[in-house]
Amino acid sequence: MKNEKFTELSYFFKVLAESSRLEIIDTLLSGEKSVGDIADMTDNSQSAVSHQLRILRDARVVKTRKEGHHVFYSLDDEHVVMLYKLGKEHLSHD
Amino acid sequence: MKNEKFTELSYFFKVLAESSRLEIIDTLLSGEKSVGDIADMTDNSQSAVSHQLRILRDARVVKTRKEGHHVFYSLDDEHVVMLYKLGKEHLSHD
DNA sequence: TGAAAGTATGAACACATATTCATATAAGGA
DNA sequence: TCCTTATATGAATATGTGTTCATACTTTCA
Repeated sequence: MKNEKFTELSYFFKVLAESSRLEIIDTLLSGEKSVGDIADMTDNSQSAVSHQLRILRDARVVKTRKEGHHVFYSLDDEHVVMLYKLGKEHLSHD
Repeated sequence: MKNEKFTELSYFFKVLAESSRLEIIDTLLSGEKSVGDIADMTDNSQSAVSHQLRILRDARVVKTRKEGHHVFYSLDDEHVVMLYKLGKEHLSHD
C-alpha cells in the first residue's frame, strides 16, 4: 500500500474522530470512571461504551485498573488532553 | 441529537484522520503548492486531491491563493501543525 | 457451588465517506 | 473565438466502522 507512512497516524486521529469517544474522553477529564459510570453519564449502552473503550485502550488513549468486578478507565497521558484542547481551540478561533 | 456538543470537534478530527489528507498536510509543511504539484508529489489523481483539498479547506486546515490558472494551497494556521506533531509524538513515545 | 453484577465480545445491519470516472468550469494564449 | 491547461465537481461504487442484540466471561457474595 502507498500511504503506509501515514496509516498509523491516521488511525490515531480516527480514534479521536468520533463523538461517542470524545464524549468518553471529556468524561474522563475529571478522573477515572467505571464502565457503568461512563455509560450512565453519557447515556449510552454498556455494550457501546465497552466497544469504544476497547478502541481507546488499543490506541493508548485510556488505561485500566481493576478492582473487584469493576474496571476503572482513565486517560493514559497528557498528549491526548493537549490534542483535545488544541482541537477545541482550532474551532473557536474561527 | 445527543452528541451534538462533540459533533463539530469529531468532524474536525475526522478531517485529520485520513492518510491521503495527512500526506497533503505533510507536503504543505514545506510551503505552498499547486493542486497539480500535490497530486504529483503524493502520486494521487488530480481529482482525488482536489476532493480532499476541498475538505481540508472547508475545515480551515488549508487556505488558497489564485495565480493565473493555478491555485496554490498552504496550511492555514499553527494549530494544525501542532496537532500533526503531537499526534506523531503520541505514537513514538513508547 | 449457584446466583448476581459488571464488563467484554462476535455477528449483523446501517450509515458515512474515499476514490474513480466523466465532465464542467475558469483562465491564458494563439 | 477556439484551444489548452489547471482545477472543481457530481454520481456511483467500494470499503470501513459504530451501534445493537445476544451472549460469554469474570468476580464477589451467600
